[in-house]
Amino acid sequence: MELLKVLKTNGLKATPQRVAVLKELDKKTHPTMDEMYESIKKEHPSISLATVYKNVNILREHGIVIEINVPNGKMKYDYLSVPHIHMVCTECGNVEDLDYDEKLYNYQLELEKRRDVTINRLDIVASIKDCGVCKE
Amino acid sequence: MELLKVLKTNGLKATPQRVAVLKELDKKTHPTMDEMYESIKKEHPSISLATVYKNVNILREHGIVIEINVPNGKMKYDYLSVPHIHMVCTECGNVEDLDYDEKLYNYQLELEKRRDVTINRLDIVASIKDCGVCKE
DNA sequence: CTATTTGCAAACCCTTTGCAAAAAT
DNA sequence: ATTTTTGCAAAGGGTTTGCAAATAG
Repeated sequence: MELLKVLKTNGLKATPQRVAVLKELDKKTHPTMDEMYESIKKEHPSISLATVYKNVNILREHGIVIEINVPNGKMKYDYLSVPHIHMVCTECGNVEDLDYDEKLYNYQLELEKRRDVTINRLDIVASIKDCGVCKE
Repeated sequence: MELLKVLKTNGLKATPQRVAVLKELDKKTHPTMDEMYESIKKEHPSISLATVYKNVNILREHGIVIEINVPNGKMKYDYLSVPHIHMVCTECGNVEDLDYDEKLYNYQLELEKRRDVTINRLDIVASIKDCGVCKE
């Protein structure tokens, strides 16, 4: 779905700042708040960091974007236009998209059965030897 | 391995504060920094929060304890005397221990092959419907 | 005796909040 | 015209740091 329509569907006003935030999140770079802020400032020099925070949080409350906890204090965010999972490196915080596959789905079913819960979505946080971005 | 020996093996002095911190982490409650602080204060009223932070970080640097990112800002910690994984609820931050089983191990192997990496350990961060602790 | 560790307070992020002005519908 | 959103500055919460005094080995 196109981004403007996503906002309208959720009863959110399409301000230039908000659209810019959602566009950043649509880039699949899993940006942090200040990465979005720095990037958006190039086109909207007057945007404030607080506006980025407020918009991301509103989008999160509407279930439009999700947050990804990374082990260095800075939260990352993602617009899940297509469902997928993340593999997060505990050493450098790098986030990699992974498609849902059968093995993972089997494991999720196993997990749901064992704990008698329903899992909406999941991410893997892993200590990886030579994750490709960091050297651990 | 007994806790005192763990410290000695790593060349760390066994101060009462440090031993108390490691004991807290051995309780399998995945405590936050201030939970450890509040608990230890009962026996060591003069301990400072900074000492808890410093000790946990030293233990982490030595690979003795690991941190668990939870989605509410407060980091949790664990002493992995026996290797296991955590299932973290994105809504309430509850951490549940899970044994390594075959299905998970198969999935990990799949993940390692696909990305050509070696995974030392992993946790699952999941958005869970009715996780048992929170109501989502 | 020496190197490490403690405790305190201040400093440091990152994130949230309050509010008046501006903008979207 | 009404409601939401913006931007600023201040406040908040968790974590780290500097340093002198205390302590473990």
